[in-house]
Amino acid sequence: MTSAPETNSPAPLATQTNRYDPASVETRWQDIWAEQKLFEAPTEPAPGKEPYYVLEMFPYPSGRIHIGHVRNYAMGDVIARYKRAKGFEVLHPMGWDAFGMPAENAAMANNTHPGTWTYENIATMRGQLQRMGLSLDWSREFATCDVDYYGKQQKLFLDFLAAGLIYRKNAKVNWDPVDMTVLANEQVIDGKGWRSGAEVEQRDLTQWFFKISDFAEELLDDIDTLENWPDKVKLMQANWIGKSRGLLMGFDLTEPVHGFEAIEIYTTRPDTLAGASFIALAPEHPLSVALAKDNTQLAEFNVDVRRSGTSEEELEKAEKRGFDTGLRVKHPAKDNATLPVYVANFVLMDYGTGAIFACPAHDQRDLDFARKYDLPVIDTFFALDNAEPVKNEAFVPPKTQTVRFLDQPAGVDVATGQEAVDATLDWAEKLGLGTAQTQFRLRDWGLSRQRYWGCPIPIIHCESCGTVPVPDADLPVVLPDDITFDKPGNPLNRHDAWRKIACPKCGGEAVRETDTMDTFVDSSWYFARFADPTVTTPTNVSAASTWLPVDQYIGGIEHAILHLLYSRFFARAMKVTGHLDVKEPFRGLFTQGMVVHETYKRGEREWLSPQEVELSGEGDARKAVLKSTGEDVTIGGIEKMSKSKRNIVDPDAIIDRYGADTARWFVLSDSPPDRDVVWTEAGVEGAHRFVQRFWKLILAISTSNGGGQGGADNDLTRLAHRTLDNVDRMIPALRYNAAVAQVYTLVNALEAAERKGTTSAEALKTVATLVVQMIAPMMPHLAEECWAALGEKGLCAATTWPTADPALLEDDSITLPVQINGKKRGDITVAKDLSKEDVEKAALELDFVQAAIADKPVRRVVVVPGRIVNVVV
RNA sequence: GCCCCCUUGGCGAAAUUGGUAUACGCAGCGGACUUAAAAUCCGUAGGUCGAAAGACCGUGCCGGUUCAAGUCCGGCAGGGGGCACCA
Repeated sequence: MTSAPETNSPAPLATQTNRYDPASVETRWQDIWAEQKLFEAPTEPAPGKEPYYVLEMFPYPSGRIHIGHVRNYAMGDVIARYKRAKGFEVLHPMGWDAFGMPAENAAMANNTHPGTWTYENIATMRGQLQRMGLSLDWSREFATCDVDYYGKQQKLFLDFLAAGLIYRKNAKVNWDPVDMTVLANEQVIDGKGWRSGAEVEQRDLTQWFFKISDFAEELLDDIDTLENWPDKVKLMQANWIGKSRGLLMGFDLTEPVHGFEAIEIYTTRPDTLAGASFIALAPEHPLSVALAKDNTQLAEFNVDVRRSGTSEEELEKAEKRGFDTGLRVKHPAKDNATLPVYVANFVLMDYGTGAIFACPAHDQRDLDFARKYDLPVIDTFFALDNAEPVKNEAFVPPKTQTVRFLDQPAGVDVATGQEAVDATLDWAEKLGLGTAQTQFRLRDWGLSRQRYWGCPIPIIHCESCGTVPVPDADLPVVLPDDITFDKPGNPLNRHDAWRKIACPKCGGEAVRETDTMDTFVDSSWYFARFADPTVTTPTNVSAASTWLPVDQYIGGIEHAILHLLYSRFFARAMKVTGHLDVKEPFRGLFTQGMVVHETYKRGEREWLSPQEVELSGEGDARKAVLKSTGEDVTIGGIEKMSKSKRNIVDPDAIIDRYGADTARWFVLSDSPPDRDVVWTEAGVEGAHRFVQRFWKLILAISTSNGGGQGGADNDLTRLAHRTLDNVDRMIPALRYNAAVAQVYTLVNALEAAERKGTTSAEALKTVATLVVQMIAPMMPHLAEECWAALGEKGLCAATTWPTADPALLEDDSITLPVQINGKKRGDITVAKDLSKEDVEKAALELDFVQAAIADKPVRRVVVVPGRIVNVVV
């Protein structure tokens, strides 16, 4: 993509040329909007004005804006401009999610400081966003790596800590011994660190955790209140929280060992208790650990299990492995029966109690294990007439069959599934076998990261006082600038001048916590800070309660779980600590699709950029050749734009060539906003053609001084108001592609009317003004220029949204389709308020209806007023 | 494995939520303008048959409900997404 501008002629003002020149027009209006501070919201809305908060997920300053950002921010901007025109006090801020690993990687690669790199990127990207003409309140801009922001975050940390919402515990982490750092699961590839390639170890580290699990029930229940969220996201959150009901029960050991008299297990399938054949413990289970102390083989087994990875693929392949402890427990419901106790690699310590009873007949994992270690498979308890003996596939009873619980007498048969579980839970409780318990899949959120470029955790470790919070007065704990990345690991660990500090409690020698916070923390409350980003406390509670919850939040589906769940948790935690008083941060959520592009390949490996390829043909006959040599090129899949596949389009180049409005119009047309949009050069050119065509039309209308040769045009005016009515409903529903189609139809009609010359200049101008207002949220610069050309006063961006005249929305007469036996055979035009009977009568008199009836009896005539007539013969 | 979503022309899609299927755009084709091309404009466009009028078929496939189904119900196929040794 070259970035040569289409024309070098200097800023011609509207009336001088037929050609619309975005390059000059767009910056001119941007300057005027900025001068008038049109998009800056007051701290609190003016009296009588309703607040409306539009927010797009803030970007990570990776270097340059990509086309996905353009789509995201264009969508938000349409809503912001529309709501402003509707009379709302709109808050539409922008900031930067600026901490994170890429800055450290860049620092290592380029021998620079992560901060320098980050702020340079921010400057570049701010400039790019400003070229788009977004109606953003730049006065509220901040980056999460600003001391002012993360210092406030440290205050939140301390208040959460004081409120018992943060605690410290040991946790298993992926440790890269070469880079001397912790890796996220996604950074471990085939058991090796993604950067260093070193074998990753499982290590125990003491880390800080948010007690998000305290809110599990609430976070789950309140999903129901999120009416303006996509069902898909709500479902994903619910599954992530993962509530299940089950039975907590003890299996008594035949002989006590290491102080254990029983093993407590958790099961969601108490109905399979009778099929229990062994007990399995997690390797980290306290009893496993205790036993391993005097059993080297078990100790080795435990270590070995820990070494194996936890990635999906590895788990898939991993064999079920176990270690027989030699211990036995009594079956609680069967006299004299005992079960062996194993330590098994497939049992997780952090779900339930870290111990299970296994029922091989009805659980595939248990069955695999039982076959391997030759344990009994007891499959008689579903007592189904047609049940075949379990071989190598566990039998999971279908939903409708009845099952029997244990050896209880008749009368306790129940259906399987949740009903069976609930019934057997009751039964088990009555028998005193255990207690019903609710479990959540959701785990506490570990926030410690062993990295430099993040918000320092405001804690001091003192040998005599333990962990001591940094006193409020000493906040912020500022990241030191004089650091180096010449050695692996967190540079804070070797920065003694920063690290060593007197204990705030006893004054003795102490050290700072060198871990920083997960960057998800930064993005969990920024939306609240935007309400008043200069306040000296983390939030201005009053301003935040005015603006929050965010009325419309827009971002990628990839944040459907973590970011949104963490933010929901933070809102609650901030409420507990008095920093906010809403529970749900986002009233409306919209997840937009990606911008994707076809890929092209020469040979097996060489990706080609779209600019190097020439396309021809259609359907199966589509063909691509390399422009330079004419050789055939493989057309690959349509994929997310990525550097590696070279299918990237640079927004700057598009704006240089076509202007911001064209780019905005294109990403808003065609594809529904929640679906992926395929970027095509032809599509962009089409959008640009419309810009030029529209401008030409407005010029023609604005310069015509006629009025003599034409009259009012009722059809055109009616269409304009119908379109306005539709657009007015489509924009708030974010159905931009549908709104765009509406506008096209109206513009086509307006153009036809202008050419025909039978409509008065005044009528044309009135309709043109309406169209300009309708396109203004999407193409604000063009709208502004047209607004001026049409002689309208003030700024289009500051104008009130027009209202459709209800009288013009309906015609006096309507045309109804007429069906014979459900197939359309013609239509009929009748007065709007003609009675059902009269419509039926008129329809039956139609020639084609008569012909269809012939001599057959009319069995039924269905008349749906205003909709359809169906004659059944 | 469990949970969820999607499937409409050559392509992106629309269909007022059960009431005229394919609006609008892209690509195509025919034409006008031009020495020519680009740009622009006009026309055409689901499939089959037909000179035409028109007829029949048609929203992934099979079946059902209904006067009427892209839309609702049951089954199947294909594509996509989420979760996952969660007991």
